[in-house]
Amino acid sequence: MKIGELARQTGLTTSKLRFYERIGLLKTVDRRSNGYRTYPPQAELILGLITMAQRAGFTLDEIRTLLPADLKHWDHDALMNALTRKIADIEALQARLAQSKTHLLRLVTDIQARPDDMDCAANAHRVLTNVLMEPPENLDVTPDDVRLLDSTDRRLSVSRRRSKKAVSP
Amino acid sequence: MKIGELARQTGLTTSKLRFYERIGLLKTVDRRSNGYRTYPPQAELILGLITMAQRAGFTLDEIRTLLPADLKHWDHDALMNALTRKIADIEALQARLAQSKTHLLRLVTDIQARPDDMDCAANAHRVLTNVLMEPPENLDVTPDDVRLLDSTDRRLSVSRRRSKKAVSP
DNA sequence: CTTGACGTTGAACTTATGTTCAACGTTAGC
DNA sequence: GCTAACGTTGAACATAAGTTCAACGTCAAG
Repeated sequence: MKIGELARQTGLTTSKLRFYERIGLLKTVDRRSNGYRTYPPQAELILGLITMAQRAGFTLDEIRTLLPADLKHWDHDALMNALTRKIADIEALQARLAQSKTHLLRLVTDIQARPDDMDCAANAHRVLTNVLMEPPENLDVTPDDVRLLDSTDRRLSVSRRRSKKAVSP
Repeated sequence: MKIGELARQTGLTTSKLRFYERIGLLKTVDRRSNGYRTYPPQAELILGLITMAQRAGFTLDEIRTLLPADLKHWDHDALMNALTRKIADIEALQARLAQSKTHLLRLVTDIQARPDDMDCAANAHRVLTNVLMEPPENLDVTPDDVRLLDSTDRRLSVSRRRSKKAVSP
């Protein structure tokens, strides 16, 4: 299978496939005499796994260390370890999200609770002091890095926030 | 207040303070005749706000557009809008996290459920086909960009999902 | 033989949030 | 006047996961 076809089959871009190979994530690739890459059918399956793992929150680096050369021989312990760690990460993250959400909701209601006899500036001050009085919210369980990417992150034609190139005086 | 003292007061690094200034986020800074930056006491408060907003999931860019020059005059509508959007983003993220977690837990139990009479390779195959048979899990609620940073700057990120250009099957 | 689709490469670019560094200037204390 | 601590700058580096580009090679059809 040539790269274009594999891309079509998996829904990935060819640049992604080449990138995965470059970082040592996708090793099942050979070369034809003309230099073209050629993939075994198994590659499709492996890429499916990679995509899934990524959706589940694994980094490519993690996936690389977990993926065995032979899909029949996994490092059972390392895998279970990684899975349970990832689950713990997610739980920690869930806790943080819940807290952020609570915090934001509190802020919203607080802003809306402006007494009728208070002007905006005073209300701003009231809300501000309320907000800043909140404790540091020590969510000490700082898990490792969790990164969840969704499946199709193509950013062509998306109106992207342009980062402005820092003002130079 | 000189930069070192502000850093001490806020717990931020001086490089961070200079960076915030560079990207136009922290504007309350003057210069002494010797070139040294000097900050009003208000800067402490602003930085507290920035830090909080960041913890709540706002990017520096978002914070920059929301933060008024004068803390007494906020753009009420823009603020409420941003807050409610951010809450929605968090909820979408929570849904995705819950799903990922479920998925991982299922995988763990599935791996552990190896029949005694099955060898590892066969079990690997069994689990693998199970995993790959799972549907694409279409979490269609596509929020805008959500980026949550925790206090120590590790991040969870969800990137924007755009239907890719693609390739008809 | 030409054209278009497909393939190859390495390097540079992207995003967001900073840090680090070298080279240099200022200030306070002794 | 020396030294340490602090300040300044611009540029480069770091991360993760790719994309984009230019310049070039290959192949199948007409």
